[in-house]
Amino acid sequence: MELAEILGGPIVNADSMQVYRDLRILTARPGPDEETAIPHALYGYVDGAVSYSVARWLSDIAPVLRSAQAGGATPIIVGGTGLYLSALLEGLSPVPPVPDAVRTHWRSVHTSEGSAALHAILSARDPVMAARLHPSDPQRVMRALEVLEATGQSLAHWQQAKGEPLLAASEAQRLVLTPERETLREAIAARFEAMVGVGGVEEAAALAARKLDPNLPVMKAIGVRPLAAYASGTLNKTAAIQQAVTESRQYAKRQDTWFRNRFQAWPRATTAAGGLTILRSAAL
RNA sequence: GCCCAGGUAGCUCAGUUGGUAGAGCAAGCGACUGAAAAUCGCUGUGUCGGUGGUUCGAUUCCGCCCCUGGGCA
Repeated sequence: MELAEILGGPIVNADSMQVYRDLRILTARPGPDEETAIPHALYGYVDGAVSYSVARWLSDIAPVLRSAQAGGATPIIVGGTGLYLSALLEGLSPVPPVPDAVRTHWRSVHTSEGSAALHAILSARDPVMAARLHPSDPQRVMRALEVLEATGQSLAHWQQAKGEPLLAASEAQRLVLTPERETLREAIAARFEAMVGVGGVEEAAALAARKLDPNLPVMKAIGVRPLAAYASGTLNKTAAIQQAVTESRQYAKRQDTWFRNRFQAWPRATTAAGGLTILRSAAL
């Protein structure tokens, strides 16, 4: 917010879960006060019934960046989804879209036959991808199968072609905020308690009441399952909170791994104030 | 006070016909191209409650003690 006031640019979401309308509290989305003070983009504008994706995010952020540039404003892109940031700055290979029917088919094969069988099918049809993928990783195996079926070409073929980055790394000032692990753990626990205090349970219950496909991304947002279970009486409150906090910590660990290894060149700061100092001293 | 069941990894537990032990979860590390708050891979964890005894050797068998849970008084 402070940086946005200095730069006059919009705050743009780079978080795969904050795009969903259904989850304001549980994804810690900016509130009305923030959105009134500073323009925000790509927050809370997608229905939970939609299966969002990196590709969709790239196409959504493109016009936001263009209009900011046209107006001479510097956008501040914030979020924790490493894949989205990598795709933005490194590009995404141009893989043709896969029809829903094809996607649904492979998901149902996975449900009925299991991961190993799926991988066996891939081995027969696309040995290159099969060798790259672990048999117990159904998500990637299904992706390889659906792309092969939809395009007649291996996913390996498509991924050989590097996509054009929407934003060159040289045009962007990057920054990773990396609080100490212990500080982060305490903050995670405190934040989740606070979410429950301001209606997190009701939000999870409302989403559960929609009876959407449990495999949809929104349904996998941290806290949704345990809090919905608590709301329906199948899990006690303490256990529900503990489970969500544990999942948050594990997620934070995965983010840390991504940032540490994929964003090695990015400057880092342990606090927001430190980060602001770095950004202010950069040529913006 | 007596009887019974337990005390093994951070947690819940398994196991060793006596040769110092292993699962799940948690944790740590890693991978990551249209589900990514997702989906996966790898890796430890230890005075086996304490103390004596028997034994070449005890976490394992025996005695005593301590702790926890249940029952009887």
